[in-house]
Amino acid sequence: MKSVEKHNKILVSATKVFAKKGFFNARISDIAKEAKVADGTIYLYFNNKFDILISVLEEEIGKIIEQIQKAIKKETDPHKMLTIFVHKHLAAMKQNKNLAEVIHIELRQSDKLVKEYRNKTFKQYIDLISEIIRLGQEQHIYRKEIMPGIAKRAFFGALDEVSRVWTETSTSSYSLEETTEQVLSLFLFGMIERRD
Amino acid sequence: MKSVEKHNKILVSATKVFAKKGFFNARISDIAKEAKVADGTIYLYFNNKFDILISVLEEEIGKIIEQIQKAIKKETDPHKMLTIFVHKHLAAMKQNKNLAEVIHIELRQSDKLVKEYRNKTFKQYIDLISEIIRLGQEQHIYRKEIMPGIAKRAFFGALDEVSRVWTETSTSSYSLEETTEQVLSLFLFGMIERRD
Amino acid sequence: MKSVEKHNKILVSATKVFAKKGFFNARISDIAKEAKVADGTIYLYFNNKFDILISVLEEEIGKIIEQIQKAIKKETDPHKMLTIFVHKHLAAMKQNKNLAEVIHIELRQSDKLVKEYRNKTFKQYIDLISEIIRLGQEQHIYRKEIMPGIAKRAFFGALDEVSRVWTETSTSSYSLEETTEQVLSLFLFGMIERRD
Amino acid sequence: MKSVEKHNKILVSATKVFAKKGFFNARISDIAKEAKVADGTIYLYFNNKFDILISVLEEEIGKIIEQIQKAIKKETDPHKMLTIFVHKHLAAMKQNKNLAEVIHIELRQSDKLVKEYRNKTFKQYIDLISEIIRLGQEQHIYRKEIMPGIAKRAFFGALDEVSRVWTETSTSSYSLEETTEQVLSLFLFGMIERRD
DNA sequence: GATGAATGAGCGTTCATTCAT
DNA sequence: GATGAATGAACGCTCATTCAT
Repeated sequence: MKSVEKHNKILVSATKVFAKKGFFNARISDIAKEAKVADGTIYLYFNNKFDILISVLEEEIGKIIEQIQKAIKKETDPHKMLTIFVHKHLAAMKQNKNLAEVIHIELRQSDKLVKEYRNKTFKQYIDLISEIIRLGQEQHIYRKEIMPGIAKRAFFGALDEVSRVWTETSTSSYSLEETTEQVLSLFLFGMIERRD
Repeated sequence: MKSVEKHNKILVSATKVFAKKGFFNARISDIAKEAKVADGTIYLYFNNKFDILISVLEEEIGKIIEQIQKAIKKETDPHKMLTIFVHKHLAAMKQNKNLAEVIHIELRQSDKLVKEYRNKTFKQYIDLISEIIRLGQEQHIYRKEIMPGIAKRAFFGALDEVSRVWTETSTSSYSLEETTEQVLSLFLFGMIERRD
Repeated sequence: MKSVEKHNKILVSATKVFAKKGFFNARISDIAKEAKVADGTIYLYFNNKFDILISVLEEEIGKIIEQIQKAIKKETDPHKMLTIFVHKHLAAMKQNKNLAEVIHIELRQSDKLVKEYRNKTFKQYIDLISEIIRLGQEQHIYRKEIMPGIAKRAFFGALDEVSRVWTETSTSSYSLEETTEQVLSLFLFGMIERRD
Repeated sequence: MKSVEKHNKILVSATKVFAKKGFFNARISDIAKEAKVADGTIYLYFNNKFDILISVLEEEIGKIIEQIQKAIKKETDPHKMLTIFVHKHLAAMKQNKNLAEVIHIELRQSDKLVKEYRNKTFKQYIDLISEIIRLGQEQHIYRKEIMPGIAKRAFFGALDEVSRVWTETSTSSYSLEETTEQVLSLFLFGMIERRD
C-alpha cells in the first residue's frame, strides 16, 4: 500500500471513530484497529491525536468545501448559486454520514486549533452565502434590508441543523430533494402566505 | 452558606469552566477553584463530572427553556409567538454567554446521556416552533407547503448559529434588536424582493 | 447516654463493621451509621480509624482473654486447665461471631501496631498453653519430648482454624461440645489407634 | 525480556510488597518500582490491583499446592502421606517467606474473591488431610473417633501457625526438621505420656 | 458534648506517545 | 517503514479527619 493510501485510510478510520465516539472518547488504538495498522504507525503519518482531527477537518471537509465552492463559482445567477449550495451541502451530509457527524460535533469544540480552522477555511465557506446575498441585492433580486452578515449565519445554521436529521435517525425520514426544496423555499419566500 | 447556594455556585462555576475549556478539557479542580471550594466538596453535590454537565443542561438551560415556553403559551397569535420565541432565545443567549457557549458546544456531544437530554427536554423546546407553524398554517397565515418538521430545525439552527456571534466576538457586533428583527424578517418574508 | 456507653457502642459497632467488611474496606461513616452517631462523634472517643481497631483488639478481645486466663489460674490440674482453655476459647468464638471474625482476619495484619498487640497481650494468652504443657511435663503427664514453644502454636493454630467453621457457615455444622472434645482428644491422645 | 518473564517478575515483586505492607497498604507504584517497570506496565499484565493479589494466590500458591498434592498421591501409606504433607508444607513456607506471609495475611481477607479462592483451590488442599485421615481410619491405623472434618482444620491451623514462626523472627529459631517432627509426633501420638 | 459539611492528600487507572526491534 | 510493548504524566474520585455551629 502506498504511503498516501495509508494516510487516507487512517483519516477515513479516524472520521468513523470520531463520528461514533467523539474526539475525546476516541482512542488512538480504536483508530489503529479500524485502520488495521499498529498504534505506532499512526504517528508516522500524523503528529498527534489532535493533528488527526485537524486533518479530518482540513482534508476531508476541505475536499467537500472546495467542490461546492467550485460548482458555485461557475454560476452567476444568485438563485441558482444558492440552489447549488443547498443541494450540494445537504447531499454531501447525507452521503458521508461520518463526516457529517464530525462536522456537527467536533467543529463546535472550544479548542483553539479547531476555532482557528473554523475561522479560516470554514468561514470562507460560509462567507460564500453572504457574497451570494450581496450579489442578489445588487441585482435587486434580494431585499436590501437583509443584512448578509446575519443572514449567512442563519442560512448555514439552518442547513447544519436540518442535515442532522440524517445522522440522528436510521429510518428514512426526509428525502434529500424535499429537504433541499423546503430550505430554499423557506429562505427565499419566507413562511408568510401571500394573497396577491 | 446554605446547601442550595453552594450547589448553585458550583453549577455556575462549572458552566463558566465548561464554556471556556469544553467539558473534556475542564478539570474538576478548575471548577472547584472557580467555585472556591475544595475538590471533594463538589462530590457532596454531584455524583461525578458528567453529572455536573447534565445538571448544567437540565437546571441552567432548563430554567431558560421553561421561561420561554411559559411566555409563549400566553399568546395565541402565531406571529407574536414567534417574535417572543426569537427575542427571548436570543436575549438569553446574549445575556448568559457561558451558558450559550455550553449550549453551542456540549449539546452536540455524542454522549448517550447528552443525547437523551437533547431528545427529551430540548426536543420539546424545538417542537414549540413546529407547533407555532402548524397553528399559523391552520389560520392561513403561513404557507401550507412549509413542512413544520423541517422548518423547525431550520429555524432553531438559524437562531443557534446566529447567537454564536456574541460568544465568538468580544466586540459589540450586532445588537439584540437588529438580530431579532433580521431573523424574523428572514423567516417570515424570505429574501426575495417583492414588487407589488 | 453516658460517655462510657457511647464509647462501647462505637466499639461494638466497629467490631460488627470490621467483621463484615474488613478494616480497610470499612468506612468511618459505616461505623458511625451502625452506632447511630455522627462521623465526627467517633473522633471524640478515638484518635483515628486505626485506634478503633486497636481498641477492639485490646478491649473486646482483651476482656475475653482475661476471663479465660482467670478461669485457668484457679485450676492446678494441667488436663483440666487445657479443657477449660479449649472450651472457653471455642465458646467465646462461637458466641461472639463478629469478634471471632475480627480475630481471624485483622489479627494477621502486617501493620506494626497490630503486630505489637499480637506480640504483647496475645502472646501472653498463647503462652498460657506452653505453661500448661510445661506444668504437665513436670508432673510427668505430658511427654517430655514435646517442645512447648512449638506445641503452643500448633495448639492455638488448631483452635483458631477450627473455630473459623462457625463464622464461615450459617448452617449449624459442628456443635461446641463435639468440637471441644475432638480437639482435646486429638492433642491429648493423637490420631494413632492403640491396641493395648 | 519475554512477556512471560515480566509477568512473573511483577508477580514476585507483588508478593514481596504484599508480604511487607499488606495488600491494602501496598501501592501499585511500590510494586512497579520493585519490579523495575513503569506503573502502566503492570496493567498490561493484570487487570487491576486486586487481580494481582488473586494471581499471586492462584499462580504462586497454586504451584506449591500442586507440588504437594502430586507428591502425596504417589504414596499409599497414610503415615508417609502425612509426613510428606507436613514436611513439604513447612519447607515451602520456610523457603518462600514472602509467599508464606501472603498466605498468613491475605488468605484471611473478607473479600469475596479471596473467599472464593479459599473455598475452591485451598479447600481441596486442606481436604487432602481429611482424606488421608479417612484412609488411615479404614486401615485401622487412626482412631475411628476422630472426626476428619474437624481434624483437618486443626491440622492445617497448626501447620499454618507453626510456620509463622519463620516469618516473625529473623533469628534462627526452630529448624525445619524439628518442627516437622514435633507437629507429626503431636498429631500422631498426642501429648499424653504412656506408660506401657 | 454532638454534628455533618467541608477539606485535600493520596492513589488506581488510562492512554497518547515513544522507540527498540 | 511497521510494530506494539513500555512508559509515566495526568486526573477523577474517595474518605479519614477537622472544625464552625
